[in-house]
Amino acid sequence: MCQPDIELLRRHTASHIMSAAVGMLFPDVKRGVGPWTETGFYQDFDFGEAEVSDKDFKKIEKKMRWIVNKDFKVQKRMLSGEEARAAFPNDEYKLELIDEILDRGEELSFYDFVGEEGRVFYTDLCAGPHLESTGQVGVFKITKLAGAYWRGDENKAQLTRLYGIAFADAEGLEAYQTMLEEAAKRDHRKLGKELDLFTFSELVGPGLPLFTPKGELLRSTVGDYLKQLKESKGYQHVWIPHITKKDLYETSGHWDKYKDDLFHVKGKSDAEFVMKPMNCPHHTQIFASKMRSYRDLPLRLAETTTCYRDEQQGELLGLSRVRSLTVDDTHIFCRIDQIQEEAEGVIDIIRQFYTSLNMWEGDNFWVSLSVRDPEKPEKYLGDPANWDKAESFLESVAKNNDLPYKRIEGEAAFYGPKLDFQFKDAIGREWQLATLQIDFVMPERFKLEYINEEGQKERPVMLHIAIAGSLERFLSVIIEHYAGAFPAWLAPVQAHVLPVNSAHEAHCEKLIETLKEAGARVEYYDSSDSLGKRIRNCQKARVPFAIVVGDKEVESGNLTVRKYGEEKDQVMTVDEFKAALGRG
RNA sequence: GCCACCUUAGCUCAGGGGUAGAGCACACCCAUGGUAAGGGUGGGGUCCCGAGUUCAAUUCUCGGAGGUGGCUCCA
Repeated sequence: MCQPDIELLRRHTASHIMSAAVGMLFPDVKRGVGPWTETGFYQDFDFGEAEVSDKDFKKIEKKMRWIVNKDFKVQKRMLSGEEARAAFPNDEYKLELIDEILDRGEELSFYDFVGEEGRVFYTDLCAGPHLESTGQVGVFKITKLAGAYWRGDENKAQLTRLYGIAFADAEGLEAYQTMLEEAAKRDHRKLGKELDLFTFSELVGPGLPLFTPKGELLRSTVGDYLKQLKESKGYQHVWIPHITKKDLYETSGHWDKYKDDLFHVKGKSDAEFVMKPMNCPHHTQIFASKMRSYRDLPLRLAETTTCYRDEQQGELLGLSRVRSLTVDDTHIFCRIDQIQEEAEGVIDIIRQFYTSLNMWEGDNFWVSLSVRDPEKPEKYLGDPANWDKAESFLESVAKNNDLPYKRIEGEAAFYGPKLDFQFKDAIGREWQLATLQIDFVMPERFKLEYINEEGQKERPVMLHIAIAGSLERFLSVIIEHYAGAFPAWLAPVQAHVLPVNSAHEAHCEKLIETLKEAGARVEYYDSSDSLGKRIRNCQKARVPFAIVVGDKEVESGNLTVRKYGEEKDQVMTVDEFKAALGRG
């Protein structure tokens, strides 16, 4: 194993220092795990009866500083199982870890903080590695406190997790904090308010966003683009109602697994209805509505439509995780030997879509090739031979297209493997947007059939595809990606027209009419504010173009255009301006 | 759902057991302004909701709702 870099060691040792400091203040504390992370470190604690909140951070940090100043040597020591158990007689978490390590046939290593005359100040079970002494840790800070289940299992005890960060010097800490502040400025929830894109109402309910006129323009611009892309590849659009009898999901197999996560609807009859949480079962009924021939395949049914899921409230987050989500869904019904070609076509659309948004860049996303967990075959429905085929189809598609993919075992859906496209938000959290899933189970459940060349009935395969994923989540990611400054083709308002004074009003009106006829989204900004203030407000609202109309423009017929973020004007003809609004 | 924190004007926030504050936004008036805040006046509040303690609660306590950071979940 290669040696982790110094920053990881710093974080890891800082985590032990925090752990030791907490022990000085809370002698009865028990400890879970305490690793480094991509940006910092954490340590899980069981505080027993003691109450701990972020008000305790200062006290803990003070003790940490004391430990750093003492410059304890950090020394590794191997213990036998017996010795290790004796060292932590009352700590059920430590004992569980010790037994587990021994079961794996590995050795038990401990790291000590050693002071003067070899006195051991603190010791913990740990695989290492660490810095040589606590004095090398540098600058640190406890950042947040959260509940975290022991071993990530919600049926087990909930521990208290303290998160921290550590840097070589104060400049490192400062740079990190500046980075967070910059990210906070791009937060889609903040920009959604500032740019007047969407809102929430306590009366409507959590996780149910309301889109304003500008937000809906943004949404429908994305939706129209997707529709156009799909139709150019032979996808046909359909429409389904938003509620269904529960019988549909009993047949699909989703009822048992998800019935508690659905919104239930009661009508006059005894039949139980639910808000649809997905579209695939409905779409199977369109496939099944008439006799299908192999000549009809692949049949590609697309629809951008809203689904409703009763997500746990603690999970909701702005537009990233909502209860009403609009999926740009496609279901392709095809033969097994058509999967690969169809999948290639899907990747084409995904690539084209994200490339035109400048998001198709290696460090901005990665692809999860989500396959079965080989240890838990019982979790997956369908013929293992088909699974093998599907997984290898997806892998070869990922390879052929040079996708930055990782094979992740255990992440497959219960009905089939998938390619999930994960994109980052402003603070590096990853969100699944595009997805391509293979499904052998649903055609079986709904007994879907087509007639093959020999006149025999055969079962199709189903592909589930989403390009943007949920439009709500997609918008959250692109709002942060562009920090609200959308390219002109996407911007809800593409230009403001500013008369220098009220004498230029009539000319502005004519200009706006001409531009609107060409499909441009332009608004008039009257002269009740000073010109300087209007320019400033256009920049604040991230409007791509501000067009200033004064005597010069009235006379020449040209446009004086101030582009968003630029400090100089550009003079152009009306036709040149129209061209600047396109997708380019 | 679980753990911690937060909730004062449309927005961003200050304040504090005894008549509620600012800036921006909004309305009206003046100014007709050539490129990142022109000037004046004014309206705006169930201090998230409910209960308790108190002579008195926006402020303290408890409960609830909503939000934030995590955990769990994610068809």
